[in-house]
Amino acid sequence: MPLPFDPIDEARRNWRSNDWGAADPMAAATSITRAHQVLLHRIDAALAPFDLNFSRFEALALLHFSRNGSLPLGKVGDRLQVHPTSVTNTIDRLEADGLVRRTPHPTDRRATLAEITNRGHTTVEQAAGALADIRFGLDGMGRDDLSAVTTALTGLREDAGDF
Amino acid sequence: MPLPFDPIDEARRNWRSNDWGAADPMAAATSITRAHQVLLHRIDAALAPFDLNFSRFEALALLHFSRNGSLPLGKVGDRLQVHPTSVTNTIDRLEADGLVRRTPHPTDRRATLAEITNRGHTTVEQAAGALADIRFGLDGMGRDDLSAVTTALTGLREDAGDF
DNA sequence: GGCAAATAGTTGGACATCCAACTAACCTTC
DNA sequence: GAAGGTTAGTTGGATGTCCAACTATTTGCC
Repeated sequence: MPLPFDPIDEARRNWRSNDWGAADPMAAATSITRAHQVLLHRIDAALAPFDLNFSRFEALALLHFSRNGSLPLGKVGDRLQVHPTSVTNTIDRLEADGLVRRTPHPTDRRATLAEITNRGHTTVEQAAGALADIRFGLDGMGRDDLSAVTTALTGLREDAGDF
Repeated sequence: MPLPFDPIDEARRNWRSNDWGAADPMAAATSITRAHQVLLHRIDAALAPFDLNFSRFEALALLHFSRNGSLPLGKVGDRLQVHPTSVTNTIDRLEADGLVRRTPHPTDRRATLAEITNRGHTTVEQAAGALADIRFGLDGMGRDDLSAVTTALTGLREDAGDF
Protein backbone atom coordinates (compact mmCIF):
# COMPACT_ATOMS: atom_id res chain seq x y z
CA MET A 1 0.00 0.00 0.00
CA PRO A 2 2.66 2.59 0.88
CA LEU A 3 4.49 4.02 -2.10
CA PRO A 4 8.12 2.91 -2.52
CA PHE A 5 9.22 6.57 -2.51
CA ASP A 6 8.29 9.89 -0.92
CA PRO A 7 5.74 11.42 -3.31
CA ILE A 8 6.57 14.96 -2.23
CA ASP A 9 10.29 14.48 -2.87
CA GLU A 10 9.38 13.10 -6.26
CA ALA A 11 7.17 16.09 -7.02
CA ARG A 12 9.94 18.45 -5.99
CA ARG A 13 12.35 16.76 -8.38
CA ASN A 14 9.82 17.11 -11.17
CA TRP A 15 9.31 20.80 -10.45
CA ARG A 16 13.05 21.40 -10.39
CA SER A 17 13.80 19.54 -13.59
CA ASN A 18 11.03 21.40 -15.42
CA ASP A 19 12.04 24.79 -14.07
CA TRP A 20 8.60 25.41 -12.67
CA GLY A 21 10.03 27.42 -9.79
CA ALA A 22 9.18 27.56 -6.10
CA ALA A 23 9.87 23.86 -5.67
CA ASP A 24 10.56 24.24 -1.94
CA PRO A 25 7.40 26.23 -1.26
CA MET A 26 5.50 23.63 -3.28
CA ALA A 27 6.92 20.87 -1.11
CA ALA A 28 6.10 22.74 2.09
CA ALA A 29 2.56 23.57 0.99
CA THR A 30 1.91 20.01 -0.11
CA SER A 31 3.31 18.67 3.16
CA ILE A 32 1.01 20.92 5.15
CA THR A 33 -1.97 19.90 3.05
CA ARG A 34 -1.28 16.23 3.51
CA ALA A 35 -0.53 16.61 7.21
CA HIS A 36 -3.82 18.38 7.69
CA GLN A 37 -5.64 15.60 5.90
CA VAL A 38 -4.06 12.95 8.13
CA LEU A 39 -4.66 14.88 11.33
CA LEU A 40 -8.25 15.72 10.56
CA HIS A 41 -9.01 12.10 9.85
CA ARG A 42 -7.42 10.87 13.08
CA ILE A 43 -8.89 13.64 15.22
CA ASP A 44 -12.40 13.21 13.86
CA ALA A 45 -12.16 9.47 14.47
CA ALA A 46 -11.18 10.09 18.10
CA LEU A 47 -14.06 12.55 18.53
CA ALA A 48 -16.70 10.45 16.80
CA PRO A 49 -17.76 8.63 20.03
CA PHE A 50 -18.76 12.02 21.43
CA ASP A 51 -20.68 12.99 18.31
CA LEU A 52 -18.18 15.80 17.76
CA ASN A 53 -15.93 16.78 14.91
CA PHE A 54 -12.91 19.06 15.25
CA SER A 55 -14.88 22.22 14.51
CA ARG A 56 -17.50 21.47 17.11
CA PHE A 57 -14.85 20.48 19.62
CA GLU A 58 -12.98 23.74 19.10
CA ALA A 59 -16.14 25.76 19.57
CA LEU A 60 -17.03 23.84 22.70
CA ALA A 61 -13.53 24.22 24.15
CA LEU A 62 -13.63 27.93 23.43
CA LEU A 63 -16.88 28.29 25.38
CA HIS A 64 -15.56 26.06 28.14
CA PHE A 65 -12.61 28.37 28.68
CA SER A 66 -14.56 31.58 28.30
CA ARG A 67 -15.21 33.74 31.34
CA ASN A 68 -18.97 33.20 31.54
CA GLY A 69 -19.29 30.00 29.58
CA SER A 70 -20.91 31.99 26.80
CA LEU A 71 -19.89 34.10 23.82
CA PRO A 72 -21.68 35.91 21.00
CA LEU A 73 -21.67 33.78 17.85
CA GLY A 74 -19.64 36.41 16.04
CA LYS A 75 -16.84 36.17 18.62
CA VAL A 76 -16.76 32.42 18.14
CA GLY A 77 -16.28 32.90 14.42
CA ASP A 78 -13.52 35.44 14.96
CA ARG A 79 -11.59 33.19 17.28
CA LEU A 80 -11.98 30.02 15.21
CA GLN A 81 -11.50 31.87 11.92
CA VAL A 82 -14.58 30.42 10.32
CA HIS A 83 -17.39 31.93 8.31
CA PRO A 84 -20.54 33.12 10.11
CA THR A 85 -22.56 30.47 8.30
CA SER A 86 -20.25 27.78 9.61
CA VAL A 87 -20.75 29.07 13.14
CA THR A 88 -24.50 28.85 12.69
CA ASN A 89 -24.17 25.28 11.50
CA THR A 90 -21.72 24.30 14.27
CA ILE A 91 -23.82 25.79 17.05
CA ASP A 92 -26.95 24.22 15.54
CA ARG A 93 -25.41 20.78 15.90
CA LEU A 94 -24.10 21.42 19.40
CA GLU A 95 -27.46 22.78 20.48
CA ALA A 96 -29.30 19.79 19.01
CA ASP A 97 -27.06 17.56 21.13
CA GLY A 98 -27.71 19.62 24.23
CA LEU A 99 -24.09 20.72 24.65
CA VAL A 100 -24.82 24.39 24.01
CA ARG A 101 -27.80 26.66 24.40
CA ARG A 102 -28.68 29.83 22.47
CA THR A 103 -29.39 32.80 24.74
CA PRO A 104 -30.33 36.37 23.86
CA HIS A 105 -27.56 38.88 24.35
CA PRO A 106 -28.37 40.97 27.45
CA THR A 107 -27.81 44.36 25.83
CA ASP A 108 -27.60 43.85 22.06
CA ARG A 109 -30.78 42.38 20.69
CA ARG A 110 -29.16 41.61 17.35
CA ALA A 111 -26.67 39.25 18.94
CA THR A 112 -27.08 35.72 20.22
CA LEU A 113 -24.97 34.08 22.89
CA ALA A 114 -23.87 30.48 22.69
CA GLU A 115 -23.78 29.19 26.24
CA ILE A 116 -22.21 25.87 27.14
CA THR A 117 -24.38 23.52 29.20
CA ASN A 118 -23.32 21.19 32.00
CA ARG A 119 -23.36 18.31 29.56
CA GLY A 120 -21.21 20.43 27.28
CA HIS A 121 -18.64 20.87 30.04
CA THR A 122 -18.40 17.18 30.87
CA THR A 123 -18.38 16.16 27.20
CA VAL A 124 -15.60 18.54 26.25
CA GLU A 125 -13.48 17.33 29.17
CA GLN A 126 -13.84 13.73 28.05
CA ALA A 127 -13.23 14.61 24.42
CA ALA A 128 -10.10 16.55 25.33
CA GLY A 129 -8.84 13.46 27.13
CA ALA A 130 -9.45 11.36 24.04
CA LEU A 131 -7.48 13.81 21.93
CA ALA A 132 -4.65 13.91 24.44
CA ASP A 133 -4.59 10.09 24.36
CA ILE A 134 -3.84 10.12 20.64
CA ARG A 135 -1.50 13.12 20.94
CA PHE A 136 -3.78 14.98 18.53
CA GLY A 137 -2.96 12.51 15.80
CA LEU A 138 0.66 13.57 15.68
CA ASP A 139 2.21 10.13 16.11
CA GLY A 140 5.27 10.00 13.93
CA MET A 141 6.52 13.35 15.16
CA GLY A 142 8.81 13.93 18.14
CA ARG A 143 8.75 16.78 20.63
CA ASP A 144 11.29 18.74 18.64
CA ASP A 145 9.27 18.30 15.45
CA LEU A 146 6.17 19.63 17.18
CA SER A 147 7.82 22.82 18.35
CA ALA A 148 9.60 23.24 15.01
CA VAL A 149 6.29 23.13 13.15
CA THR A 150 4.47 25.42 15.54
CA THR A 151 7.26 27.97 15.46
CA ALA A 152 7.75 27.85 11.70
CA LEU A 153 4.04 28.37 11.05
CA THR A 154 3.71 31.34 13.38
CA GLY A 155 4.97 33.74 10.72
CA LEU A 156 2.39 32.49 8.25
CA ARG A 157 -0.46 32.97 10.70
CA GLU A 158 0.78 36.42 11.53
CA ASP A 159 1.08 37.27 7.83
CA ALA A 160 -2.50 36.11 7.38
CA GLY A 161 -3.56 38.71 9.95
CA ASP A 162 -4.53 36.33 12.73
CA PHE A 163 -2.93 38.42 15.45
CA MET B 1 -9.33 42.85 12.83
CA PRO B 2 -6.26 40.96 14.05
CA LEU B 3 -6.48 39.71 17.60
CA PRO B 4 -4.23 41.44 20.12
CA PHE B 5 -2.68 38.08 21.07
CA ASP B 6 -1.74 34.76 19.47
CA PRO B 7 -4.88 32.61 19.83
CA ILE B 8 -2.88 29.39 19.76
CA ASP B 9 -0.58 30.53 22.55
CA GLU B 10 -3.66 31.46 24.51
CA ALA B 11 -5.22 28.04 23.92
CA ARG B 12 -2.02 26.34 25.02
CA ARG B 13 -2.04 28.29 28.28
CA ASN B 14 -5.64 27.26 28.89
CA TRP B 15 -4.83 23.61 28.25
CA ARG B 16 -1.87 23.73 30.58
CA SER B 17 -3.67 25.47 33.42
CA ASN B 18 -6.54 22.99 33.21
CA ASP B 19 -4.28 19.95 33.04
CA TRP B 20 -5.87 18.77 29.84
CA GLY B 21 -2.57 17.29 28.65
CA ALA B 22 -0.89 17.26 25.25
CA ALA B 23 -0.85 21.04 25.09
CA ASP B 24 2.09 21.08 22.67
CA PRO B 25 0.53 18.57 20.28
CA MET B 26 -2.67 20.62 20.49
CA ALA B 27 -0.77 23.75 19.51
CA ALA B 28 0.97 21.97 16.63
CA ALA B 29 -2.23 20.40 15.31
CA THR B 30 -4.09 23.69 15.53
CA SER B 31 -1.25 25.50 13.78
CA ILE B 32 -1.30 23.00 10.93
CA THR B 33 -5.07 23.28 10.64
CA ARG B 34 -4.98 27.05 10.48
CA ALA B 35 -2.01 27.07 8.09
CA HIS B 36 -3.85 24.73 5.77
CA GLN B 37 -6.87 26.99 5.83
CA VAL B 38 -4.79 30.04 4.91
CA LEU B 39 -2.86 28.23 2.18
CA LEU B 40 -5.89 26.67 0.57
CA HIS B 41 -7.61 30.03 0.38
CA ARG B 42 -4.61 31.75 -1.19
CA ILE B 43 -3.85 28.90 -3.58
CA ASP B 44 -7.43 28.55 -4.77
CA ALA B 45 -7.58 32.28 -5.37
CA ALA B 46 -4.45 32.11 -7.52
CA LEU B 47 -5.87 29.18 -9.48
CA ALA B 48 -9.36 30.60 -9.96
CA PRO B 49 -8.47 32.39 -13.26
CA PHE B 50 -7.70 28.96 -14.73
CA ASP B 51 -10.93 27.45 -13.42
CA LEU B 52 -8.83 25.15 -11.25
CA ASN B 53 -8.75 24.44 -7.55
CA PHE B 54 -5.82 22.82 -5.75
CA SER B 55 -7.16 19.29 -6.17
CA ARG B 56 -7.66 19.67 -9.89
CA PHE B 57 -4.27 21.32 -10.24
CA GLU B 58 -2.57 18.46 -8.43
CA ALA B 59 -4.27 15.89 -10.61
CA LEU B 60 -3.34 17.81 -13.74
CA ALA B 61 0.28 18.19 -12.64
CA LEU B 62 0.47 14.49 -11.88
CA LEU B 63 -0.70 13.63 -15.38
CA HIS B 64 1.60 16.25 -16.88
CA PHE B 65 4.62 14.60 -15.30
CA SER B 66 3.51 11.05 -15.97
CA ARG B 67 5.33 8.98 -18.57
CA ASN B 68 2.52 8.78 -21.12
CA GLY B 69 0.45 11.74 -20.03
CA SER B 70 -2.14 9.29 -18.73
CA LEU B 71 -2.85 7.25 -15.62
CA PRO B 72 -5.65 4.97 -14.42
CA LEU B 73 -8.02 6.86 -12.14
CA GLY B 74 -7.11 4.58 -9.27
CA LYS B 75 -3.44 5.51 -9.53
CA VAL B 76 -4.38 9.16 -9.39
CA GLY B 77 -6.27 8.57 -6.18
CA ASP B 78 -3.35 6.64 -4.67
CA ARG B 79 -0.87 9.38 -5.43
CA LEU B 80 -3.07 12.26 -4.31
CA GLN B 81 -4.43 10.33 -1.32
CA VAL B 82 -8.03 11.08 -2.12
CA HIS B 83 -11.13 8.93 -2.21
CA PRO B 84 -12.17 7.28 -5.50
CA THR B 85 -15.32 9.38 -5.55
CA SER B 86 -13.26 12.54 -5.32
CA VAL B 87 -11.18 11.37 -8.26
CA THR B 88 -14.33 10.85 -10.28
CA ASN B 89 -15.49 14.35 -9.40
CA THR B 90 -12.09 15.93 -10.10
CA ILE B 91 -11.65 14.23 -13.47
CA ASP B 92 -15.25 15.08 -14.37
CA ARG B 93 -14.52 18.77 -13.96
CA LEU B 94 -11.21 18.59 -15.79
CA GLU B 95 -12.81 16.67 -18.63
CA ALA B 96 -15.68 19.15 -18.87
CA ASP B 97 -13.08 21.90 -19.29
CA GLY B 98 -11.22 19.94 -21.96
CA LEU B 99 -8.04 19.59 -19.92
CA VAL B 100 -8.30 15.83 -19.59
CA ARG B 101 -9.86 13.02 -21.60
CA ARG B 102 -11.15 9.63 -20.40
CA THR B 103 -9.69 6.72 -22.38
CA PRO B 104 -10.29 2.99 -22.00
CA HIS B 105 -7.43 1.08 -20.44
CA PRO B 106 -5.71 -0.94 -23.17
CA THR B 107 -5.67 -4.26 -21.30
CA ASP B 108 -7.99 -3.93 -18.27
CA ARG B 109 -11.53 -3.21 -19.31
CA ARG B 110 -12.53 -2.30 -15.76
CA ALA B 111 -10.08 0.57 -15.65
CA THR B 112 -10.25 4.03 -17.19
CA LEU B 113 -7.29 6.21 -18.08
CA ALA B 114 -7.25 9.94 -17.50
CA GLU B 115 -5.19 11.46 -20.31
CA ILE B 116 -4.06 15.06 -20.28
CA THR B 117 -4.86 17.08 -23.41
CA ASN B 118 -2.74 19.72 -25.10
CA ARG B 119 -4.85 22.39 -23.45
CA GLY B 120 -4.26 20.60 -20.18
CA HIS B 121 -0.51 20.84 -20.67
CA THR B 122 -0.52 24.55 -21.44
CA THR B 123 -2.99 25.32 -18.65
CA VAL B 124 -1.03 23.49 -16.00
CA GLU B 125 2.15 25.27 -17.03
CA GLN B 126 0.49 28.65 -16.65
CA ALA B 127 -1.15 27.68 -13.39
CA ALA B 128 2.15 26.46 -11.98
CA GLY B 129 3.64 29.84 -12.81
CA ALA B 130 0.83 31.58 -10.96
CA LEU B 131 1.47 29.43 -7.90
CA ALA B 132 5.19 30.06 -8.06
CA ASP B 133 4.44 33.80 -8.24
CA ILE B 134 2.69 33.68 -4.88
CA ARG B 135 5.21 31.22 -3.42
CA PHE B 136 2.35 28.80 -2.86
CA GLY B 137 0.77 31.19 -0.41
CA LEU B 138 3.62 30.84 2.06
CA ASP B 139 4.38 34.53 2.46
CA GLY B 140 5.32 35.11 6.05
CA MET B 141 7.67 32.13 6.12
CA GLY B 142 11.36 32.21 5.29
CA ARG B 143 13.44 29.59 3.52
CA ASP B 144 14.48 28.03 6.80
CA ASP B 145 10.88 27.86 7.97
CA LEU B 146 9.90 26.08 4.77
CA SER B 147 12.47 23.35 5.12
CA ALA B 148 11.83 23.05 8.85
CA VAL B 149 8.15 22.40 8.24
CA THR B 150 8.70 19.99 5.39
CA THR B 151 11.25 18.01 7.37
CA ALA B 152 9.25 17.96 10.58
CA LEU B 153 6.14 16.70 8.79
CA THR B 154 7.93 13.89 6.98
CA GLY B 155 7.67 11.59 9.99
CA LEU B 156 3.94 12.16 10.21
CA ARG B 157 3.42 11.31 6.55
CA GLU B 158 5.53 8.22 6.93
CA ASP B 159 3.60 7.20 10.04
CA ALA B 160 0.39 7.61 8.06
CA GLY B 161 1.70 5.02 5.59
CA ASP B 162 2.25 7.36 2.67
CA PHE B 163 5.57 5.82 1.71
C1' DG C 1 -13.86 -24.52 -16.85
C1' DG C 2 -16.32 -22.30 -13.23
C1' DC C 3 -17.36 -19.94 -9.03
C1' DA C 4 -15.96 -16.98 -5.13
C1' DA C 5 -13.32 -13.04 -3.91
C1' DA C 6 -11.08 -8.91 -5.11
C1' DT C 7 -10.69 -4.65 -7.90
C1' DA C 8 -12.08 -0.26 -10.92
C1' DG C 9 -15.11 3.09 -11.28
C1' DT C 10 -19.73 5.38 -10.76
C1' DT C 11 -23.97 6.87 -8.39
C1' DG C 12 -26.76 8.70 -4.58
C1' DG C 13 -26.83 10.55 0.03
C1' DA C 14 -24.75 12.88 4.16
C1' DC C 15 -22.01 16.54 5.78
C1' DA C 16 -19.11 20.84 6.05
C1' DT C 17 -17.74 25.06 4.07
C1' DC C 18 -18.24 29.27 1.67
C1' DC C 19 -20.82 33.14 -0.86
C1' DA C 20 -24.78 36.18 -1.84
C1' DA C 21 -28.77 37.92 -0.21
C1' DC C 22 -31.86 38.85 3.43
C1' DT C 23 -34.00 40.56 8.13
C1' DA C 24 -33.48 42.79 12.33
C1' DA C 25 -31.26 45.81 15.29
C1' DC C 26 -27.87 49.31 16.33
C1' DC C 27 -25.27 53.61 15.59
C1' DT C 28 -24.01 57.99 13.47
C1' DT C 29 -25.15 62.29 11.88
C1' DC C 30 -27.58 66.03 10.90
C1' DG D 1 -35.62 61.94 16.02
C1' DA D 2 -35.38 60.20 11.41
C1' DA D 3 -32.27 58.45 7.40
C1' DG D 4 -28.33 55.96 5.92
C1' DG D 5 -24.84 52.98 6.87
C1' DT D 6 -23.08 49.20 9.70
C1' DT D 7 -23.30 44.91 12.26
C1' DA D 8 -25.36 40.10 13.92
C1' DG D 9 -27.19 36.20 12.50
C1' DT D 10 -29.87 33.12 9.30
C1' DT D 11 -31.34 31.05 4.85
C1' DG D 12 -30.69 29.09 0.21
C1' DG D 13 -27.52 27.60 -3.33
C1' DA D 14 -22.94 25.92 -5.04
C1' DT D 15 -18.87 23.16 -4.24
C1' DG D 16 -16.08 19.45 -2.48
C1' DT D 17 -15.29 15.43 0.31
C1' DC D 18 -16.41 11.05 2.17
C1' DC D 19 -19.24 6.59 2.83
C1' DA D 20 -22.32 2.80 1.35
C1' DA D 21 -23.99 0.38 -2.28
C1' DC D 22 -23.89 -0.98 -6.99
C1' DT D 23 -22.18 -2.84 -11.80
C1' DA D 24 -18.68 -4.71 -14.52
C1' DT D 25 -14.53 -6.96 -14.94
C1' DT D 26 -10.58 -9.61 -13.49
C1' DT D 27 -8.09 -12.83 -10.58
C1' DG D 28 -7.45 -16.88 -7.66
C1' DC D 29 -8.49 -21.48 -6.59
C1' DC D 30 -10.43 -26.06 -6.80
